[in-house]
Amino acid sequence: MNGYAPSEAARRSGFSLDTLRYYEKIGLLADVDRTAGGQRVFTDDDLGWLVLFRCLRDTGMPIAQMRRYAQLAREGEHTADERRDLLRHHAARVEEQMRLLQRQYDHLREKIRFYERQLGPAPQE
Amino acid sequence: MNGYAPSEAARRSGFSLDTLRYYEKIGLLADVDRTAGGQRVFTDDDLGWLVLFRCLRDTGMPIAQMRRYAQLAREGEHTADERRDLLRHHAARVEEQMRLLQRQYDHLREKIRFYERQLGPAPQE
DNA sequence: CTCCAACCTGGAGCGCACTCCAGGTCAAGC
DNA sequence: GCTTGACCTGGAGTGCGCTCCAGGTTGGAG
Repeated sequence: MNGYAPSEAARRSGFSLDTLRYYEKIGLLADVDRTAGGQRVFTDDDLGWLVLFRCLRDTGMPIAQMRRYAQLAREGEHTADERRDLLRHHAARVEEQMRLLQRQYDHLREKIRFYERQLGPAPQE
Repeated sequence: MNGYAPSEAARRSGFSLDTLRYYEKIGLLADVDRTAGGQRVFTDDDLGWLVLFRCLRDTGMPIAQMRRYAQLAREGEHTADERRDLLRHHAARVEEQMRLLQRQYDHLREKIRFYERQLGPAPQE
């Protein structure tokens, strides 16, 4: 079970065709296999990478950093420590992001309560 | 305790001077008071709005929507329902965002665990 | 063999949210 | 009164992450 057409890879990864091509163009996704005629054939491995990119992207990692991670992985096993540290560092930022989001969400709910109690449009009007 | 110089408003709100001017220019922040010479004087009320904008921005609300909210507030009390609904709707999107972030964070931690157990670079290579 | 939907390329364009700039004005301290 | 740093304006520029386009090629179905 290996070898997906571009549209299938897009469907499975949730990225658009243009985004898949873009990711390959900028060297985020390693060079994708091609048919004799030059059309892309995505492997399960490619799909695995896309799942990771989605995770990193959704948690706010800039593309430049994802590319760095991908390039380290291509360099081989000796970069494992650096990759782990990169992910740990990112995870710490995500934690901070989650705390901020929770804080601002609480603030938002507080504001909604003012409306629900019909106390008018709340302090800062 | 009212009337802040631009730099003071920037410091208190955490927005840059340029951003404060930008927010006023696009009609997000209502017209700010001026000295006779034309320099801005921010009120506590302006600061209150800025706190709200920071909350909404940090939770991912697009500027266009913040502007809509601000304009409704300026129209008066009869828009309170619409404002409340706008905030509720936004809160629901924030909840979704928090769930996604948590899910991807868990995924990320899982990946980090692979590195920590020295099992190599994990499934998706 | 023909058709046509899916695919290819390089490069331009877009939407967002600022950010910076030039060239000038204001106002507080000496 | 002079200096100087903070401030003003309109408008151009930036960075990110795509997204779209024109013009051409491929390849599976019928």
